Amino acid sequence: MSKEQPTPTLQDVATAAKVSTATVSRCLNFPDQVKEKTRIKVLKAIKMLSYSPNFGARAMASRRTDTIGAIIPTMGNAIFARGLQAFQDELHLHGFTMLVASTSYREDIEEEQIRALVGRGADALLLIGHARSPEIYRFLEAQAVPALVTWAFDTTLSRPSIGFDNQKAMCRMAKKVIDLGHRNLALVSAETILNDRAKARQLGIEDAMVAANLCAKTLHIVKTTYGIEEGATAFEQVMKAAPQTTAVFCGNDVLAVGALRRARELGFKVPQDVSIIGFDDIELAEIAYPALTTVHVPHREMGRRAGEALIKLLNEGTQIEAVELEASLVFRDTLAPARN
Amino acid sequence: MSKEQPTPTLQDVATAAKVSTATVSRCLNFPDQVKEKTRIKVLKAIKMLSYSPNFGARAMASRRTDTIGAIIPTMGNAIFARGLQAFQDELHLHGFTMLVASTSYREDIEEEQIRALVGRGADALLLIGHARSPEIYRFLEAQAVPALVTWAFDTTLSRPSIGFDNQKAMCRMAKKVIDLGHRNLALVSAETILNDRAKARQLGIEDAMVAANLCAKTLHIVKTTYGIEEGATAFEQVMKAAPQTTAVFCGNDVLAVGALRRARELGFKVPQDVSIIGFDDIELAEIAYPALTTVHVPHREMGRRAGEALIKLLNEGTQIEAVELEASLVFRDTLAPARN
DNA sequence: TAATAAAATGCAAGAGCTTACATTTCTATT
DNA sequence: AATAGAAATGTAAGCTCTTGCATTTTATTA
Repeated sequence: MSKEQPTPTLQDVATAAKVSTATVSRCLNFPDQVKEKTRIKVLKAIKMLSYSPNFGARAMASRRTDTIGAIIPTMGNAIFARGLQAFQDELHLHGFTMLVASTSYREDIEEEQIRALVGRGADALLLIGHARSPEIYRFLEAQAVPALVTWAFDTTLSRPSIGFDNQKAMCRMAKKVIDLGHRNLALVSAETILNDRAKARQLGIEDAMVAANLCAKTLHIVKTTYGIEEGATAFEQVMKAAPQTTAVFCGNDVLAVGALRRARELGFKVPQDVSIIGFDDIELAEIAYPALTTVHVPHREMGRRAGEALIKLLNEGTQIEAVELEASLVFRDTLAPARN
Repeated sequence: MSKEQPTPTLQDVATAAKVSTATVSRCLNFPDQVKEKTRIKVLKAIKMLSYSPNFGARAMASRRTDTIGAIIPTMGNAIFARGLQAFQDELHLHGFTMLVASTSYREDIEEEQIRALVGRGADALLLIGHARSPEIYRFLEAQAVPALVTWAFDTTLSRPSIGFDNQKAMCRMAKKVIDLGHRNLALVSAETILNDRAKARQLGIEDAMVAANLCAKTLHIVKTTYGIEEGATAFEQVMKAAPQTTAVFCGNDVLAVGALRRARELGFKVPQDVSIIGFDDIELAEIAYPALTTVHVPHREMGRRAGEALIKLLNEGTQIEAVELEASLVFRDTLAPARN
C-alpha cells in the first residue's frame, strides 16, 4: 500500500520511547532492572510499533537460545507424539522452546536436520536411538551441542540414553508368546540397518526363541516401511510364504494394525487362527478391533525425564545420567494360545 | 577435556582455507561463482572444522530465511499430520524449511507461537482457520509476514484461504443423515468460540435441519475438548440427557472413535441403535470398528497447494488466491437408517 | 543540604554472516 | 606480447541485538 515499511527494530522502539536501546533490551530481558515509569513507556512503544525481537540477533548477541531441538523419524503417526508432547511440556515449564524436525527414517535427512537445528542455535538435541554415523557425533562435539538419546537404552555405549531396552522388552513378550505354545513365529519389521530399535526388537524375539530351544533362524522376517498399508501387505506375504505361522510380531503398532486388518480381510480369525503382537502401545492399539496386544512404552515418562535431564545440563551443567525405564506388556485381545 | 573450544565460524574456515570470508560465503550460497579449486579447498576446511553456518547471522545479513512457519492446534493426534506432511514436502521441494508449533487450541499460546515463529524469521506463516484476534493480524502486517489460512474456506473474509467449506461439507453429511430418517440429532463438538471450524460444522448441521423443516434448536450439543476419552464421556452424556437420539455427529474423528467405543461399552449397537458420524477421515476412522462414516478432508491436496501458494508469493510475489477444495462424504459402517 | 551509595540509564563494542563495490587474476583476442 | 573484458576474490559496511563499563539520576544518611 503506502511506502515499504521495514519491520520495526529495537532501535525504533528506543527512539519512540526516547531511551537507549540498552534500556529497551533490559526491559525485555530483565524487567526489574528498569524503573516502572520507563518500563511502561517502553512497553507502550513496543505495542504501538508491533515490535517483536529478532531471534537471530538475540541469539548471536547473547550466545544462547533456550531452544532444544528434537529430531524424530516421523510425525506422520502417533508413535512419537505423546513422548514429544511430554518433552515439550517439560521444556515449556522451564522457559525453553522445542524445535521439531522429522527424518522419514532416512539417515541423510536426519543429518540435514541435525545441521539445520544446530545452525538455528539449538542449545541441545534430543535424538531417537543410537545408530548414526560417527561423523555426526563428531560434528555435534565440534559444535559443542549436547545430545541425548531416547527411545532406547544401552549401557554398552558411552553416550547416555534415557529410555527402555527394546531387546529386553520384546524378549519378555516373545517368551510369553512361546509359553502359549507358539512355535512358528514371524516378524514384520522395519529395515534394521539404520534403526537400532527395530534391530533390538528382532534380537529380543530371537533371544526368547533360543532360550526356548527354538532355532532363531526359523523366525520368518518380512521387512517393510512403517505404515498401515505396509503392515497389511507384509502380513499377507508372511502367510503366503509361511502358512504355518501362528504368531506375527510387528515392529510397531502401526504395522500391527495393518496386519490385523488384512488378517480379517483374508478370513483369518484373530487370535484364534493367528496371534498378532504390536509394539509401542499408541492409541491405535486400543482402538483396533480386536484390541491389540502390545508392548507398552513409557512415552510420557521418557519425554519428561529427557527434558528434565537436558535442562539440568544446560542450566546447571549437571551431566546427564542414563536412566532405564520399564516397558510393560499389555495383553489385550490379539494374543491367544497357538492352535495346535 | 582440553580447553573450551569455541564453535567454528566462517572466519575460521576462511583462515583455514586461506581465502576471505566472502569467498567462503559464496562457496556456500552460490557455489558456481567460485572456482573449482578454491571451492574444494574451502569445502575441505569446512569438513575439517565441522563448521556449520549460524542461521541467525545469515538471516540477519541476508534478510530472508527460506523458512515458513506452520501453527497447528495439536500434534497429539493425526488430524493435521497428513496435511502438514504434504505442506512440508512441498516446501522441501523448493528449498524451504518448515517450522511447526502447536497451540493446544489455546488462543494465548497461539499468539505466543506466532510471535516466536516471526521472531525466528519465518518468511511466511500457515495458519489453521480464520478466527483470531485482530491484534494478531495487525502484528503480522506490521512485521510484513504474509499468512495463509487453511483448513477452512470463507470468501466473506478478505484474508485468502486454501481449504474447504466446513459448513457446507457438514451440511451435506447432515442432509444424508436426515434422509435416512434421523430426527433426533446430537453433536459432540469442541468449544466453538475460538474454533471457527467447529462452529462452521455445527452451523452446517443446523442448516440441514432447517432445510428439512426440523427445528435447529433440537440439536443436542455437548461441548468438550478433543480426545478419545473425552469423546467417550460426551457420548455417554448425550445418551443420558437425550436418550431418544439416533445419530451423533462428532466434531472430529478422534471424538467419534471415543464415542464409538463408549457406545459399544454401554451396549448400544452401532449403527443399528445409534449412528455415529466423524469428521476429517484420518487413519483412525478406517481402523475403528465398525469403520467410521465421516467427512473426508483433502489433507494432502490442501497442504500441497498451501505450500505452493506461499512459495510463489515469496519467490515471485504472486498474490495468493483463495482455493476451495472439496470435502467428500465417506460412508462406512457407523451410519444406518434410524431405528423407528 | 551535602555527601555517598545504590539504582537506572547510556555508550559502544561485538556476535557471525551477506553483499555492493573495489581489486586482482584469468582468458581471449589482436 | 599487450590489452580489453570477464571471472574470481577481497574489503568493509551493515543486519539486530546484548552487555561490560561509564555516566547520570535517585535515594539515603548525617
